[in-house]
Amino acid sequence: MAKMSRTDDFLSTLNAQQLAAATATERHVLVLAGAGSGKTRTIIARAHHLIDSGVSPHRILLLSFTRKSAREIAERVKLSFSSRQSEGLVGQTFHSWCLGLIKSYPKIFSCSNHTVLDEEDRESCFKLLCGKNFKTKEGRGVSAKAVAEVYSYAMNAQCSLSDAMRVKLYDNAPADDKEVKMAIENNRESFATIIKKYFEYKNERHYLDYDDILDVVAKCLSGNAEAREFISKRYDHILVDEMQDTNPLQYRLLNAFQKRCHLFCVGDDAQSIYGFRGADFKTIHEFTDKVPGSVVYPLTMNYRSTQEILDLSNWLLACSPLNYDKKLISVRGHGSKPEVFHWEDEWQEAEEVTYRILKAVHEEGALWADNMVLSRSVWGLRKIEVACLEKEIPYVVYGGTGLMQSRHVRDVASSLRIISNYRDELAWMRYLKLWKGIGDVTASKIIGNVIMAGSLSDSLQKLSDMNLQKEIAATLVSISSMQLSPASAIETALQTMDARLQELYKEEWDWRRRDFEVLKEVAAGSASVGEFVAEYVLDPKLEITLKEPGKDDDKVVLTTIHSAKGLEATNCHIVNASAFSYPTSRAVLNGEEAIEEERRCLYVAMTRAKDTLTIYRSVESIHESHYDNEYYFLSDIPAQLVKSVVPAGYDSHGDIDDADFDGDVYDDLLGTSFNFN
DNA sequence: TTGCGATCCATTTTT
DNA sequence: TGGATCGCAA
Repeated sequence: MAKMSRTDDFLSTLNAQQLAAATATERHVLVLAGAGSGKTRTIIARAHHLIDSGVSPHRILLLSFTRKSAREIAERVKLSFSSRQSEGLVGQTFHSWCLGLIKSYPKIFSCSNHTVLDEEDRESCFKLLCGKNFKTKEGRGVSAKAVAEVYSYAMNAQCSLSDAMRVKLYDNAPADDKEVKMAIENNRESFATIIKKYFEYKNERHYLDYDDILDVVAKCLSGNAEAREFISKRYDHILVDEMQDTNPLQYRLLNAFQKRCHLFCVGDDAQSIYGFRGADFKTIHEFTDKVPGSVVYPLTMNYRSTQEILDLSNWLLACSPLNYDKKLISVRGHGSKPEVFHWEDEWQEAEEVTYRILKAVHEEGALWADNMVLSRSVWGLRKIEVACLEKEIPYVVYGGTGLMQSRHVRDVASSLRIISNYRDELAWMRYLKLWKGIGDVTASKIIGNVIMAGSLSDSLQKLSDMNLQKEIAATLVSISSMQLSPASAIETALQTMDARLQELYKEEWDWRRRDFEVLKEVAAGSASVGEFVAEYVLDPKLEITLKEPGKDDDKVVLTTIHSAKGLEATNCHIVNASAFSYPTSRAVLNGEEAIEEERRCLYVAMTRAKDTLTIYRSVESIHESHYDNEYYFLSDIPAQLVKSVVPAGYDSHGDIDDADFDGDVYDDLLGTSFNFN
């Protein structure tokens, strides 16, 4: 009885559309949800509803795009029950899910003891395989990074090598462009050769890169009926969040489950911003055609923002040549109009953003966490960070390269990688080169020796036998006995390597070393070094800001738009919204698809705001000053949609047109210099 | 061969 | 801004 009434309470908080979707009985469901329409609530309600109708939590697969949101959804489902009814429900990303499958059934996927390569590792591989001067036949130099990108795009978009080259190397030129076609034709072979070598390289060393993790599973499940049957009978329901960001590779994966399982996918075509990774929001439009027995449920009421904020967002989408057919209507009603500021440069922008945040907190009683700053790039957040530090505003940054990608962490982690897979050549390379007197050549020699060993202890023995500085082998030997306690392995490695790291990082070592406290805390949650290594590769962000005792986590959120998915805040500040950023010149070069993705980016940013939305734009960098962006999304906002605010002393007529970017005003700016020390 | 210093370069977004 | 890369000296 108690259980029932609890459920009824929970479901009764949904509106009619959400309720219909959450309790839908059709075989497959696509929920088309506008921004702020309670997408997450609905997916949570769905899980709750399923569990309540007797589905075992173990038989529900909850997939999301980022770990953070996956975890959050699972947590909130658990909170919606009073008892431990939902025990066992976990939220995963596509990657962590597939890796889990591979680990559980190494025979089925014929993969065991593999090390996962992150982006940087993959790039190193390609660097090795491309050689020093990899060039196209036309003599154009191609970086290893570019080759890696082409390869990855082909995987994720499940397209041909030629197509991937056209998109990534030739600015998405039209498919019938004769010149480009020729160039691709000429070079496809050499690309294919390198990629083939890359496959062999990975195979020999037991490596899987990000894309392999999905590909191995997708290949096996689509090609092997027996395996498909075996794996898919583990689940009854698959719930997918952020469906619009699903790329063809991931879609192929889901497809294998269509026959046995119920799919429940939630997404918004207007929020698709992962095209660069092969995501194509059109898969959402084709969902009902591709998935027989599926039905679409729309969610159209917006609970987050005031109508003024939605009016501006709606206007932005309506300007698009694509027909999104979206018009968000606010349940909350009216509020204040969005403001657009125009500043001379980003430092002033940062000044104003932080000023307004301080004002909101001190005069309007807002929490720090009620304020969010959104930027197109991590780079754009840096100046805000500086301003926050200066004014002692507590903040946290989402997005961009995290702790795990920083040099010093990778340095220490390389020792852990070695003891979890002693054949990990890349880890050996990094680890050995760390020490004094060892460069590429010596390191390669040593690796040639130790990697041929039959086991970890053999290879460490071989290393000890060589006449090297004793810490080199000692570090590895001492942590090799700590396979089951990753935190102490880190601590030990840190201790033996400390002197050398200090020598390398000099005065920076003081603050760099502090990161390891966080790392150890994270590692303590893993059962073994191997598990920790795998986890950290898949979750390079680790937004775990170490909770300092006494300090709560009421902080201003600084985030890239891509990381802001699913976030919201009372006051939102979109910085860097200049003509060069929305869309970027790069996108303009890449044509309409890219430009429209930029538009969706801005749309996602705008629709994060609950009460106030402030957009900042400024004259930006020197290189782009003469760049005349006819596509600029914000060049003619209808006056009635915003409160236009222009800084004092700036001669403007309400709307800022391109003329302001040239001439005297701009010359004055060049003379201005700032010092942040 | 290594390691340091100087110069040039380019600069989205994420698992 | 830092980063990667190149050249040169030890």
